[in-house]
Amino acid sequence: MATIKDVAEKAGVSIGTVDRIIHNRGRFSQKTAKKVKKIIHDLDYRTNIQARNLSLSKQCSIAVLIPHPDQDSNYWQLPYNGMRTALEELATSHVSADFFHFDRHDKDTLFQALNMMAEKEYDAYVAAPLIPDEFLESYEDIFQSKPVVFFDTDIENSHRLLYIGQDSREAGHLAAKLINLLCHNKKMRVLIVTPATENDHLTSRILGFRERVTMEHDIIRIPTDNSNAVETYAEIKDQLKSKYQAVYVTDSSSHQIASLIKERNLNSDVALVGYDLVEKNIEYTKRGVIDFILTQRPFEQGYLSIKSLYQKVILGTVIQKEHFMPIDIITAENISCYVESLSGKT
Amino acid sequence: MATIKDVAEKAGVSIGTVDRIIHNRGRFSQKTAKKVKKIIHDLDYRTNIQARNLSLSKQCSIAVLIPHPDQDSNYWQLPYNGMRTALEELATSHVSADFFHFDRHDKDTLFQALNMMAEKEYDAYVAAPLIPDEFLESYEDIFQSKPVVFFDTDIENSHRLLYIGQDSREAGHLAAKLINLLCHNKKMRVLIVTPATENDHLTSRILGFRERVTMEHDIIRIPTDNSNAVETYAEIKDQLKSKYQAVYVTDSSSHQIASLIKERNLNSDVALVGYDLVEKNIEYTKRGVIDFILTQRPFEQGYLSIKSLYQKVILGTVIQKEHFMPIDIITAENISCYVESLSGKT
DNA sequence: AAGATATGCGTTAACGTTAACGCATATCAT
DNA sequence: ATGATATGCGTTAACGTTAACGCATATCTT
Repeated sequence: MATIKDVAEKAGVSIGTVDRIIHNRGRFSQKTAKKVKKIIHDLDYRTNIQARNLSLSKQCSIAVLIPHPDQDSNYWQLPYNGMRTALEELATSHVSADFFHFDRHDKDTLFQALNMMAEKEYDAYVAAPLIPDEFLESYEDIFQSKPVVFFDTDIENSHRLLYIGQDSREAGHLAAKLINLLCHNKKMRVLIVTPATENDHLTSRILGFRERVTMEHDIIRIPTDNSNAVETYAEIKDQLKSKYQAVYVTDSSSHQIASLIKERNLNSDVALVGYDLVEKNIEYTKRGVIDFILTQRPFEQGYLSIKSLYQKVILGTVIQKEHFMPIDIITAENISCYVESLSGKT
Repeated sequence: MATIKDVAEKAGVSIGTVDRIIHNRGRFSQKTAKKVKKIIHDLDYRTNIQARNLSLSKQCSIAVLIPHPDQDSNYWQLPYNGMRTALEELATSHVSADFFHFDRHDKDTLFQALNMMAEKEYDAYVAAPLIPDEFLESYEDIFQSKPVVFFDTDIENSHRLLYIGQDSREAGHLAAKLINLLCHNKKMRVLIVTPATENDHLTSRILGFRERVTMEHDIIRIPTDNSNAVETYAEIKDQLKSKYQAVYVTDSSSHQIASLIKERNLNSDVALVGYDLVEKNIEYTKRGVIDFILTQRPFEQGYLSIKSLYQKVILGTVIQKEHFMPIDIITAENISCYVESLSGKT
């Protein structure tokens, strides 16, 4: 691989001139520029990123704003692990991050987190803007013109650098397809179990599901304020098998339904499709109580959030505006490899 | 992030001494070693890989031995693309590769490729050892003690550095599960379509499938020497729908069956499950003619093959001996994101 | 006791890139 | 004509790490 020195020698100029031409920093004649550019092309010269980083020694401090890792059945642990892995890899490239957590059902905790975050200025931001309106209030003030990556949830017209996420409607379609397949006998109904607190993803997952499901369905909303979730589950338990042949859970809590099915010994009779490969869901999927788990690679979402900011801020790469993760279908027969690769990357 | 200079200053020694202690190159006293190691730990010093690479400027020339990219319905294009992407990323890290291709159904072409490869000595090797016995003949001579990555197919007891691949039996189990689900009416039979030329993967995929499938099944072998494949397909076409409710294709050629189904207008009546997201399969999957495609991330297999050798040879990382890829389930509802990410990587 | 070897350590060029700096000419304004 | 600015280019320190080299002492040979 040719170096800048090779180019300079072949062009009969100094590396300074070549550098100025490459970065268009002025102070060169069009004549030499043309000559140098031709040689760059001929030698297939590409700048050595390692040397570039070393020389620039750019910093990138990142503030990360996400829910507490243990919320949603420890779902947030997964992107968190992805971010930590990326930060580990990039530690010597001067990428570092501070984490700020909030309770996704409590707006006050979001404001607190935002205030704490505002105390210091960061070079870039990663956020899961689960409470969009409250986010937007502080958006201009805190995030300013710094690069911002949203993951999990997007905010339109927010001048964010990148959104990393999922196509929730497709995920709903897919769940419907699987439920349809699982229920050969379509006389009974399917129950949609979803958190009482609405959000875009859940709405889209339900919408997509309804568009494709061939069975009649009911919907039940689980209280998220810890009030009487227990009674709601008890209610579901009563109606399992007698009324419902299938259950579709729109968030990561399908293990709750799985445990009800287990209690009733209804294993193979009730079809169960849910989301997210959190620990509690893994066991039930291995045993076939949960028939299918859909995931959108949360580990990779976290990993990519950090890595993208590195590319933007340190390397100066132009990056795409959106990155949709594939929807993986996980079931007893293929879960092992997904679980193995859950913690590590590359 | 602390540098070696920081460590040296804090320990009151020179960076040379610190370096010798870190790499255990002798010429230091146990006393200073202890002090320096403590400081390294306290400061959480980690060596800057970029600077390390720059300084070492190690080379890694790789020889890659794989079938022609257009074999198996262009399947081999996929890992090939993964390798090219990795090589692109690592070009300035002094990683380069030469490619040697062979016809997977013609042993002579393998010997030719091996001979060409032997003309030059490489720092490392990547191979898809699809014809294991012939591979082993040349193994000792050519590969010697250099690091070797096998992907797609493994050879036991071969002192390879790493195997990147798939669990074919699980892939068979999974296919059986999907076929079972697709065929509510289990009165008819399922047809297993497989190439006449045996190999480990195909055998395992069939074995796994048979272990789990609940329907009666027949097997038909497609000639691979281009002799009378056309007649064999014609035979299948005659029996579609009248005799078979489902078809399981063990390699990447399910588009062949899909086109037969299309010709007969049997879309939704015949269940079709196959492997590999090659171009011809994509269109039929989008249209729902192919119900499910299973893949084992061939792009990533190629990408990781090169990247692993880089880690081993250039970075000196200790790497694992085996890497099994997840088996992805792809269907009309989730294919779009998989196709998008097919060509590019991070 | 004189030379040989071993031990412990510091210094430095090199890897490839960047960007500040300096030095000539050339062109401008007044 | 004289100073001011612009143009075109070369030189160089710095980024962090590595490994060769050199220089003292110390310990061993015979």
